[in-house]
Amino acid sequence: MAWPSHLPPPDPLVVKELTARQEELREQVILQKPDFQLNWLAGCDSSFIGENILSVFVLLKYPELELMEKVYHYGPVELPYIPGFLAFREAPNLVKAYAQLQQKPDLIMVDGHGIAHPRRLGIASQLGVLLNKPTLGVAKKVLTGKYEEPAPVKGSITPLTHRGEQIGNVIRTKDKVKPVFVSPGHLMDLETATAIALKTALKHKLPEPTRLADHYAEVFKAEVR
DNA sequence: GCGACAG
DNA sequence: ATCTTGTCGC
Repeated sequence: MAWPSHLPPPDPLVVKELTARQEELREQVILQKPDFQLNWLAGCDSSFIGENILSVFVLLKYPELELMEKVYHYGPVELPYIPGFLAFREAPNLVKAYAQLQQKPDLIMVDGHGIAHPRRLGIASQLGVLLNKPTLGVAKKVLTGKYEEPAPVKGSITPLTHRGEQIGNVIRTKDKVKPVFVSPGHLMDLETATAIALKTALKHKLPEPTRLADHYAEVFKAEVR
């Protein structure tokens, strides 16, 4: 994968190492209908302040979607952003924030793709393997694949395909608002991921877990300054 | 060969 | 992600 001209060229040696690590992790990904009883649903998000990264986790009761916990971890970031390798930059710190949750969730909604990735290991899948926890990804922009624009009415769905296989769904979570891209991360299947993303999308484009994690990232950001 | 590229 | 102004609509 080449890289966008507006980004600094990554070290070929680093990319080689990360690609190898990605392959190891990808082999551990399990895509199947989860057997859990969904009672606790988490959302997470990352934001940056100079050389530091703020990683946030929110815990919601399901299906009420009532906010129960909000935690964060703040520390230095190790790697630059490289398209296709987002998880190596954000996952380590998300794991540290996750450790602070008193009640561990049954499922985690991640801001980014699951298997809708060039090598089928987006940040949602990688984080799921690292935590051995079911995950699904909800991204605002496509990374890989082709799709038809879903109808402008909330609930419309269109498949996201890549190399002959369906890797996710493009779903309209709000009338006349740009759709989001949903894909299973780990210990999850596309049908369930899609249903949960739609069911937790209330009055906004982003489903509640992701939207609240996003919101508290801003709140905590003001706190750490 | 020319673009495109999660956060 | 972050930097940024005004503007449109519920």
